[in-house]
Amino acid sequence: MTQTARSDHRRSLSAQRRAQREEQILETAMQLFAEYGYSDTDTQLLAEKLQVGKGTIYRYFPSKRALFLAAADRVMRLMRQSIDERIQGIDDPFERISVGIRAFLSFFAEHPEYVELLIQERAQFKDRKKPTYFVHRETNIKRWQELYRSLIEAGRIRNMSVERITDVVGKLLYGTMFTNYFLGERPCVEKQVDDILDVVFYGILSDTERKKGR
Amino acid sequence: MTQTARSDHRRSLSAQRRAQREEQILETAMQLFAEYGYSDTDTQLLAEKLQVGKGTIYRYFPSKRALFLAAADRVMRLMRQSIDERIQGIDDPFERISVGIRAFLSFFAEHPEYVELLIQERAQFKDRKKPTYFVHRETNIKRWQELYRSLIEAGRIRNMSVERITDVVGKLLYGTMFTNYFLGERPCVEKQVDDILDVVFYGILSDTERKKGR
DNA sequence: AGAATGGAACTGACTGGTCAGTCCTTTATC
DNA sequence: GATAAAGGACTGACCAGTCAGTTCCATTCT
Repeated sequence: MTQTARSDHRRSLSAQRRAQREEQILETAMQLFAEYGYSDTDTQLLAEKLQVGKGTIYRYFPSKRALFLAAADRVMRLMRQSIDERIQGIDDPFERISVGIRAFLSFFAEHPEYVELLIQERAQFKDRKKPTYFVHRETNIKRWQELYRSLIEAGRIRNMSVERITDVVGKLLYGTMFTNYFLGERPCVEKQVDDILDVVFYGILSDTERKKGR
Repeated sequence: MTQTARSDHRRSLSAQRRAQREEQILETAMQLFAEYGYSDTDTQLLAEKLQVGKGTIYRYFPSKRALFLAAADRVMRLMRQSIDERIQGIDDPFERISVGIRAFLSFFAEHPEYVELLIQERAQFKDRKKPTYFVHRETNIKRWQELYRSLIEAGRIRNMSVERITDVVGKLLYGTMFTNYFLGERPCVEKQVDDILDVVFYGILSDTERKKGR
């Protein structure tokens, strides 16, 4: 009994320590993968940055590949978390949407290295069925669709398929994230959110043309 | 004189032949790069596919890197060309825009391997100042801005910055191209164009909400 | 016409360097 | 002192790029 308890204690201590170390490795690995790209990242260099033997890394992750994929998953977890924090407690659906969009864009604007990781993932692991981003997207998108549906029911958005909306908005955000990263300038997120909401909410047609078309 | 003429003839013949061969190499290289990714593409395999010695490839391109970048440039040339053909002779600006969007999306939907190449480029050559896609984008976007400007002057689009429009539409198209490719199903381009035009032209707000907001 | 020539195009075995992953030794922990 | 963790030298696979040798072909010579 005492024996078991003690060994449990010991195990849990080392498990905690292990988790901590794992997180350290993931964080540093992510930086290196983002900086040098997957294949140009030498595990030797990673070991040196961590001030650890190369063998140690392989005690935590079975292969370079597994290490990378774990880092990519971590990014998406962090994203979800960051957005959740920002929209928590906001009730007005419009407000919720615009804060959500802002949170998404800021997250990646503040962490360009995460975008790089997503690109690296797609470039190196084409065989995987679906990129991490889209695996997470599927779960997340449902929440947004409910939001839009409630706005339609309230008569604040015109009656149209919510899939159509989330599809277009999702693609727009995805494109914006990449464009921002590729063009390299720190974007003004506020302005971008304004642009997006202005176009998507109001459309670009003039009033006269709008009447003609319907 | 005869000498020069004859040697000119020879030179132009061989130049033609050279160009032809170059094109062959680029086409096959593009397929392999798209299938295996940049670093997993062995130049040896490329040589075998071309039924050519490995050294020959290096007579046409100084390095694997240069070969790849030439292939990426080719993709963007082909894109521009394909869109130009489709919008040629169309006068109505709205029609021109919607056909242009359709042409863009079909081009990449029909050639998913081109999308893969653009991803590979970004993943492997992070040091290059700007990805090929954006280099070409800058030239192309001007034409679209003029189109939108004329529509504003004609009172068919509401008075707003044309940069704002092309920015949003450009990002939306970019995101759509990648999403289509990553999700892997052949998209129904017609439906996508409808979705995009519907949202971007009319906006998603209901009439009552629209009045409120202004 | 047919042979000879020279140089361009092509070839593919080889080299040198790189790096993921292993494994035996050393160090820490209890 | 026994066990677990960490270290880092080592190995073997891999592959871009090279280069010495070969083939091809347009032109010139006989």
